[in-house]
Amino acid sequence: MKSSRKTPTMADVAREAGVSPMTVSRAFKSDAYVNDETRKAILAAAERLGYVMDSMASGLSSRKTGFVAVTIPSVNNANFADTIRGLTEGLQEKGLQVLLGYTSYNLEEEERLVRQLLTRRPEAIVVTGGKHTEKCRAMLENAGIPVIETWDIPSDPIDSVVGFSNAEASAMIVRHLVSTGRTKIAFLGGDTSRDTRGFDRRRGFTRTMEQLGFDATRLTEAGPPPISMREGADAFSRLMQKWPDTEAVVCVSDLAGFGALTECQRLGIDVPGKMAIAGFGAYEISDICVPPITSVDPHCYQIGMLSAQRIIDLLSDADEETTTSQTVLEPELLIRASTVSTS
Amino acid sequence: MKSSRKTPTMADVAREAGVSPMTVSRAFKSDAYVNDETRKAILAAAERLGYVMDSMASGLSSRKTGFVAVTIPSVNNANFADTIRGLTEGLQEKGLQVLLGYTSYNLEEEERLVRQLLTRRPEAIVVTGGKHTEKCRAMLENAGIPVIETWDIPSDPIDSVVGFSNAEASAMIVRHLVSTGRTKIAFLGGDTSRDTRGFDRRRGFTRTMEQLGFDATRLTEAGPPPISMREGADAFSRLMQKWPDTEAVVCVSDLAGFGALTECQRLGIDVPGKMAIAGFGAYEISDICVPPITSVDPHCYQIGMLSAQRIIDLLSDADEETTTSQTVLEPELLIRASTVSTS
DNA sequence: AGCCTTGTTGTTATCGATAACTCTTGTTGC
DNA sequence: GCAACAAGAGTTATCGATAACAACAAGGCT
Repeated sequence: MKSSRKTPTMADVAREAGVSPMTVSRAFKSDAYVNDETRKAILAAAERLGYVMDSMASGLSSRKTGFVAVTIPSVNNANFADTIRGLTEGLQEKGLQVLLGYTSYNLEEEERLVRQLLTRRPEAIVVTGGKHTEKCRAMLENAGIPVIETWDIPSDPIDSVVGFSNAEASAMIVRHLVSTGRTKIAFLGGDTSRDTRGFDRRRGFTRTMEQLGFDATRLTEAGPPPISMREGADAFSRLMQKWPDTEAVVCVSDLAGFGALTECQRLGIDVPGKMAIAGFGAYEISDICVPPITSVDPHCYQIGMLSAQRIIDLLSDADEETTTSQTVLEPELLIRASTVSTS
Repeated sequence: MKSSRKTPTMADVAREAGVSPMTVSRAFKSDAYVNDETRKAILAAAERLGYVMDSMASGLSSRKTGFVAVTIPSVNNANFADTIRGLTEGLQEKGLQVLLGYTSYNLEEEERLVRQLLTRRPEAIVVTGGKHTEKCRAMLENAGIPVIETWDIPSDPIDSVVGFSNAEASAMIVRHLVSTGRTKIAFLGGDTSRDTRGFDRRRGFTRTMEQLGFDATRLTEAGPPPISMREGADAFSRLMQKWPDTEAVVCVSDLAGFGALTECQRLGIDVPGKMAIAGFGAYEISDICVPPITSVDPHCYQIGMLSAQRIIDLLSDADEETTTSQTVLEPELLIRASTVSTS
């Protein structure tokens, strides 16, 4: 904050370079007609003055802010962080910048956040999940920009979707566990409807268990999201008190799964001998812990990348008839030593 | 993207409510003189039209964008995520919004990012670390806004600082390990100068070891940041091959520390009996793994909160003479079972 | 020669909101 | 009874950039 003199404007650069402001404006966009030497002189003048473009003014005039708004439930989550990375990198080449906000797994907070983000006039908006408050949904529908719902497959999508079936992810795990001969299987987490994705995973669990004719009532709550490792461990402890003969546990995330694993270590329960543990999210921890935990990889980075791609497509042929599209990713089951013996 | 009609403006709301645009503008800021009934009518009109304010235009006119730019090395890091949470929450009440970007631990990337962020005319900027390219530093100095450097204590700060001594964090750990009778202590990670904070931790290690008269040469590289659990495990493995009699290892982060712990489990090395492990960052994993890992808590959330506070102070009395201030936090040593026997 | 095209630059109006000012009307204080 | 002031609303100019159009030179084509 040392220099308190006013920030130079394009007009200042124009004066310094002896051209009109419009020419300066052109010099800063690579595609426009500007003589090479003129451009060089202008960029030199800008450099001398320490000029930095004002994207806000530019956006107002051109009606293109260069923002893509993104909401995620939590910043402190490696899965969502990967999606953000995919988005940021996918949008970079088009000069689009991610404007991020988090909802703390709260739909009211999402509504507030979406309103705030829309005041920035983003060119597109990416939201996590397919469930929103009524007002929030209305705002998204009327925003007049591409809307992408991710990490889910909403039954009644607003616009485009880049997601996967959380229920199917659970189903894959259940079928795998059953194939290893286990039938007394419990589910840990995903109890509240705040984390709709966790809730879907739980529903996928009960549905699949019922379809296969097994007891689908071993459900343990672990508190509101985000569910920490500690909460996973505590929930597992309660689970074992209530149903001591449980043979396997499907956890709403790898973090809860790892918590369960540590509890097994403390209780002296052999994994996978006495207890199989499966998680979700393909977090690094699930791959490196001892034993590594069977998990499902939802391809978080891909979700971001594909969303970015979709946005770029939608923005480029904005005139053409836009058919709302669904991109459905296939989660990948990663079978690891926590559910199969490594002998 | 269903409705393609133009987004309503303040003038539309004014027409709908039968007042002038200026009155609408006033109605949206709580402090201005507007008759209660007029305001109610205006807000109702806005609601009817689905009007959402254009912050970009507002910012251009009032010269207050409501943005605070923030750069962090990586989004996928619980420590920085906590700092972001602290910032976001601290700034919320003043209506300031965090505009986030990540540098991938790369100073050139930081320069590019800072330039991009400054085009959004933030009212303040928070950067992680005290090392920047020359151009980046110049941009920050000339931006004419408060600059806060965090997570570090630069020798030549640009403006304000909210940080802690990474070197001292290592020193605390070394002194603790020595107090438990160990002297053959190694350091894992922090090798490149890309992660300057990790590098500082390593320097703090060597300096303290030398001061105490012990061998400070057991340094193992773990590749460029961010260092994963896997890389921590691999580095630990190499470490044990090179110096098999090592009694303790100080890791650049808890993630690397946990990697080392898993390697001990695989190799059958008893922790803390044969090997003590210490990390950094107070990540949840260090608290819940078996045994829990001794760590240092840098109070990430506090860093964000205090930075937000500092920004609010600087923005409120912008006229007054601003003395550049340093806020130095005291990292907290968390002694856990990975370095002390729990008998 | 006259016309069209391409390259290069300038002029004017405008994006959507707000600062600063003006203008009323009603109220308070002495 | 009148200055002084607060409340409430309107008018005008402006923030910093760009779209759209205009202007003009140089060169190619018919």
